[in-house]
Amino acid sequence: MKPDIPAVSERGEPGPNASARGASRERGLDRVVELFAHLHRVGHPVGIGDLARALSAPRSTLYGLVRILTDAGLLESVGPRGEVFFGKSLYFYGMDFLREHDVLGRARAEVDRLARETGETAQLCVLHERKYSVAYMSAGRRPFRISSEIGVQIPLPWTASGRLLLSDLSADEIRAFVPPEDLHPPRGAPMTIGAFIEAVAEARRQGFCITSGLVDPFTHCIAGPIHDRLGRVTATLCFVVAFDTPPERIKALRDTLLTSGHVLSLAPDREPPRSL
Amino acid sequence: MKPDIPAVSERGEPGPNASARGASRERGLDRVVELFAHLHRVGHPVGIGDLARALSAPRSTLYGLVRILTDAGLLESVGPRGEVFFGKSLYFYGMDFLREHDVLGRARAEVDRLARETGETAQLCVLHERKYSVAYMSAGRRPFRISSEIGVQIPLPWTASGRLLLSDLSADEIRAFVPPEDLHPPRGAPMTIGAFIEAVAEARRQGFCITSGLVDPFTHCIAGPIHDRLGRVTATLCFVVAFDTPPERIKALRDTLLTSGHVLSLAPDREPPRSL
DNA sequence: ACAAATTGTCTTATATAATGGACAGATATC
DNA sequence: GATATCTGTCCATTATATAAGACAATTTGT
Repeated sequence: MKPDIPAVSERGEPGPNASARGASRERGLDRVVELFAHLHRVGHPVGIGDLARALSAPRSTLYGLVRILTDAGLLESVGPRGEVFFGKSLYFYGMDFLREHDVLGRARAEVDRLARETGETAQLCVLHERKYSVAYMSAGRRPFRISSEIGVQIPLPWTASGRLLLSDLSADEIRAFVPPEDLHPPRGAPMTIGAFIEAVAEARRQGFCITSGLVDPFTHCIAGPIHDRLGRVTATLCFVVAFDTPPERIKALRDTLLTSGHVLSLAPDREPPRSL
Repeated sequence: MKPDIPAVSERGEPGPNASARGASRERGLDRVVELFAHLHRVGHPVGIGDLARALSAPRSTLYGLVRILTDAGLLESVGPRGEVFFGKSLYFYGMDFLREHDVLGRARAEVDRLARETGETAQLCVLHERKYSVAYMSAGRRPFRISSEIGVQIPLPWTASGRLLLSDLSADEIRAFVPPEDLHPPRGAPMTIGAFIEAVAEARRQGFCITSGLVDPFTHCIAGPIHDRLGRVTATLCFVVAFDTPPERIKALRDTLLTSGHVLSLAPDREPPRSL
């Protein structure tokens, strides 16, 4: 590949004069955090050399860290080239997370049911790392070329669910929360933060949100909220439907969504009072 | 506080000779690995103080590490007391693992189908950390008080699946792999390693395995293998059925399992040749 | 066939992360 | 209400993990 790559402008804070000699040392755990984030972005196994380049970390350091992580089952080594990817332990930890949040588990089942019974693509969405994130998805019957696999992250202003997920934030909080660059939709003119804040407010008033052709020009996105016991929006259910879906069908799907969301909202998140 | 869990006798190695001087310093990442393992064992949120005690780590160190991990979404803080547990990022990484191993995903769906169509409790089991581990489970219709939640780990010799999962190891490898203390079943006389090796060999010959009352005195365990393209056993499907299940029903369930396992074994684990 | 790039392992130095302890504010316990 | 036990933050010290480079064994490209 590229033999050199000047480490694109020394990410992080190199310190104004740190250039003197050796780049600053980084904590192993911080590198691991970045490593995980990178694997998640890339979405497939990565060689250690490539990892070192991508994280601008010394190879010798990465070999050590990867050894520890693979021994722990947090990473696994695949292929003859020794590429690494998320390991079995992370699967189990993810299942632990799911068990602790049983709303999520029930919502996943509901997404499957919605997709099966309506034939449309249904999703469960949550807020993660200041982005709209697909927590679960069940493909509909139509052959859709959807970009919405589980784990995909999309700027909040591009989505209907994003408006609902920010319902509980004040205008100032939204301003501080949404990265400015996220206001530019993939195609079309950028949106002002003020307009987006107003859109969030309207989504809250209505209790649902429908957008057209925002992330994909040929789809509508229909979203409804799931609340926790305190009434805050913790997740959304949504349908992604073809652009030519008739209005009354969209209304019907919306109502289906609202019903499902309401049912999911009722059940307590876990054993109510924490007995002990 | 919680006098629960006998702490499994000080796992890990404190260092072959570390006893000599004051407790040696430990790498942050190593502590995190232990932290994750501990949370998984305990299975519910744990306060930082308790964590420090359980891992015999300094509190000040843990506060630092937990801060980093929660900022990264690997842990999350719940409750007014600030207990921590696995965070959303781990859920997403777990989903990434699942996507990378689509056999697992298909096997999960199959377990659901088996449980639905037979009414029995079905499981998907894998080898993890030298233990038999429940990777997925779908409860049957009978009201079972099963201890087999997802993530539960059981000594290999206590299970039918354990015998299949070790099919590809030589006698010596098995001897080295199975912790000696795992040979003691929960009730009844301990098994010799030799007897267990023979049981593994027989499971391989038969292509399935049925055990009675091993982990639970009132159940049978019926297990069948899932192979990878090289013929190695990568996972098992199994039914957990009541002790009074008639023999012919058990045979039928076994055949169902073998068929499912065979179908799952056929499909390639991912895109075959890695096009590049 | 050679040359160029890559992988994985080692070794040394030094920047720094882990540590233990002190601390104030909260909670629980008596 | 007094006492004990918690939680969370901050500091100075020092053991050590990170970084950098050299190395042989591969793999890759021409």
